[in-house]
Amino acid sequence: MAKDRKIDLVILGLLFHEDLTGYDIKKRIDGGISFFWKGSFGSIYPALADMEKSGYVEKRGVQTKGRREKILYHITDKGIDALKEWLNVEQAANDLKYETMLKLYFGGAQDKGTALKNIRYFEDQVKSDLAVLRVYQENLKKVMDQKDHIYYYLTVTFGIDTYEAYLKWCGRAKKILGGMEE
Amino acid sequence: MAKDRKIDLVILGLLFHEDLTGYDIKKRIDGGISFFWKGSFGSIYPALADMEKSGYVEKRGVQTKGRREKILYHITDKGIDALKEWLNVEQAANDLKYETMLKLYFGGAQDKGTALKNIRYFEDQVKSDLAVLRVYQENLKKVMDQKDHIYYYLTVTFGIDTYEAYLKWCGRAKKILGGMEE
DNA sequence: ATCAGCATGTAAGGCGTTACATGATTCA
DNA sequence: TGAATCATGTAACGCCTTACATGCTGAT
Repeated sequence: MAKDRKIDLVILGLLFHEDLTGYDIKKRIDGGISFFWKGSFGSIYPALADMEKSGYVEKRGVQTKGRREKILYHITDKGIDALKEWLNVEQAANDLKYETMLKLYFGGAQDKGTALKNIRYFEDQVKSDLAVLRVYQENLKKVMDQKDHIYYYLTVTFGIDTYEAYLKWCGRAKKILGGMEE
Repeated sequence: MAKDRKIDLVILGLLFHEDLTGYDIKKRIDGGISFFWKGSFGSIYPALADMEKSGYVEKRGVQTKGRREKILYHITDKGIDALKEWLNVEQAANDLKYETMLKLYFGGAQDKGTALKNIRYFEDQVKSDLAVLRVYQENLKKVMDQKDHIYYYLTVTFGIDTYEAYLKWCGRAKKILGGMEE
């Protein structure tokens, strides 16, 4: 398996539960984990092809019911082993890129109003993302007894907690900047 | 300037205050902004060369005092314009990759203990990063009156706030997982 | 004497995005 | 009729990391 290609593990993790098409995988990523990990078709399809060649997944039920060809992928024992091995390694790369903070850090090159504008833009984004996460969390609460849902719940909670911290910071930052003489 | 190469703006932002060598730039990134943006020599030196060619920065005082050659870069008016223009665009890409959350999301493929282990590892990392940020914040408090230090202070505060939210979440997550029957 | 820090760069290669190409079906 | 969704893939290209290459100075 590609050494540093984490999309492989995302795919294996999703296939652990059920067989999926590349298209399905994209939807699962967008719907459930996109606030902490992203993936595009251009990374998913090549990864699936590579992993099939090296035996981590296999094609199943190339169904054609009226529509175009549809390829379901199934995780193999080798794939399951790789997934479990990854989970057992404590090391995890959490790589954050906040362009908003970059702009704020260099805020001195512009006036205070520009910095405030950038904070407000960030705040709006966070608010709308947070609303989505809250709906998702409510839906999960109803099915918490189902296997694995506790893990989904924990990650969503992580998102909500951090986004709420962002909003609190936005409030404080605006106050501090607002009270500062230019 | 390269369309999507944010390192260019980081460099311009740093050069706005003072002339720096590539080596200095790396140190500034590591010391002040690495918790929300990273940069390596392999990206810094080529970016400097490109930007010099296209007139965003220029070489200044190629001093050789005993040591090897040392190239100070100076931001040009064109560079300042580019920096300000970027600051004026509200849009900002905040791209987060939490491998920890990925592992937790797929936690069902392993036992509860493995998930707990991964949370604890994350917690330890956060605690040590937080300690560094707190020291940095204390140092900034002493010089808050100096120009631009308010912006540095705000970003450090952002880091501390989010890291504290992480730690709170870790506590809750451990409790929820601990109280769950396998 | 040796290691860390200062200092600049190149090379290889991987990862990922965006855009393109193609085409069927379903719903308004 | 036309847009959205389903569905798979390729191509170009860009960004970045890691490792390598080189060599001086100062401290232990």
